[in-house]
Amino acid sequence: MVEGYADRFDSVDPARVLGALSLMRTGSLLIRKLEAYFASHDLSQLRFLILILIDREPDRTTLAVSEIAGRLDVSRPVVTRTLQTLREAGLIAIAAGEDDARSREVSLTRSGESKLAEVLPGYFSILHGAM
Amino acid sequence: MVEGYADRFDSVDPARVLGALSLMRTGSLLIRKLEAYFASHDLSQLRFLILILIDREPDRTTLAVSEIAGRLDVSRPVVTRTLQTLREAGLIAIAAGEDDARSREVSLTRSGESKLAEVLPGYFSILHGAM
DNA sequence: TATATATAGTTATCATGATAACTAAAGGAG
DNA sequence: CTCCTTTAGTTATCATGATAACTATATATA
Repeated sequence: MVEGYADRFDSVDPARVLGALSLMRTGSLLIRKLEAYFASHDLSQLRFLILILIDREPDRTTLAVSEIAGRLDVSRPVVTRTLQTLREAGLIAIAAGEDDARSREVSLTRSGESKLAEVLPGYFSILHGAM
Repeated sequence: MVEGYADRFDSVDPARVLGALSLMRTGSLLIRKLEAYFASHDLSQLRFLILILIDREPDRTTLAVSEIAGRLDVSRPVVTRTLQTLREAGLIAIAAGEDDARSREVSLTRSGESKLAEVLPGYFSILHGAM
């Protein structure tokens, strides 16, 4: 299909276009596979990333909502909603910020740490297998 | 971050894991760029793909809803909804199937063909530039 | 210090993907 | 031919991304 169109546009190299399409498709398939894996553990990609982000934070055990949003490049409303889900599942705790009364500090519960330990091997295995 | 975790799991090659993560990120960025481009032309990736699919169909000028869903690997309800949007925008026409009273045949309008011609060069340019 | 501005987070709403359940028509078995 | 099953499409609902507008608090400036 691309070849048919490429004829009509100068400076379009079908190989590069096909490469880009292949990149998108491969990436999407991998994301789908990961989502299915996370779903089987009552998680989503974002919920998992939030857990891992807090766990991996050096020198601290908590992160603020806006820090999570900034590091994962996700909008703050989405983080708010996802944190509610994680809290209902008992995987995180949310406490008022100490210095700044506006901020909220998010930490992992024991259960959240266990969930991470449960999910990580399969996660790396899928990434490993994708290459 | 990956390295820190990789230490704790046998048979995890950080290079391969990082490669997979990079693949997902690069693919996602490209998809985002395309979505932004389509949005600036009152389209979405799926709306565009539906137009191109009908346009490129050999020997016919129409496609049934389930054919579109099957070829794009998207659920039929999503196709139904997206076709409504495209029809409201005047880019496609939907007619009853001739043989089978259940089916609906989707075709491009003149306006739909123009939209495709308007959008295609930029589309290939973005794909081309991504490689 | 009083007021204006900026920041942290939430709520409301929209877009777009999915699945489940429904309607209508087609096709096959008795 | 009638009834059961399958198929095409739609509707209803949910999940998850976004932006806009709101509340509450902090900070800067007059």
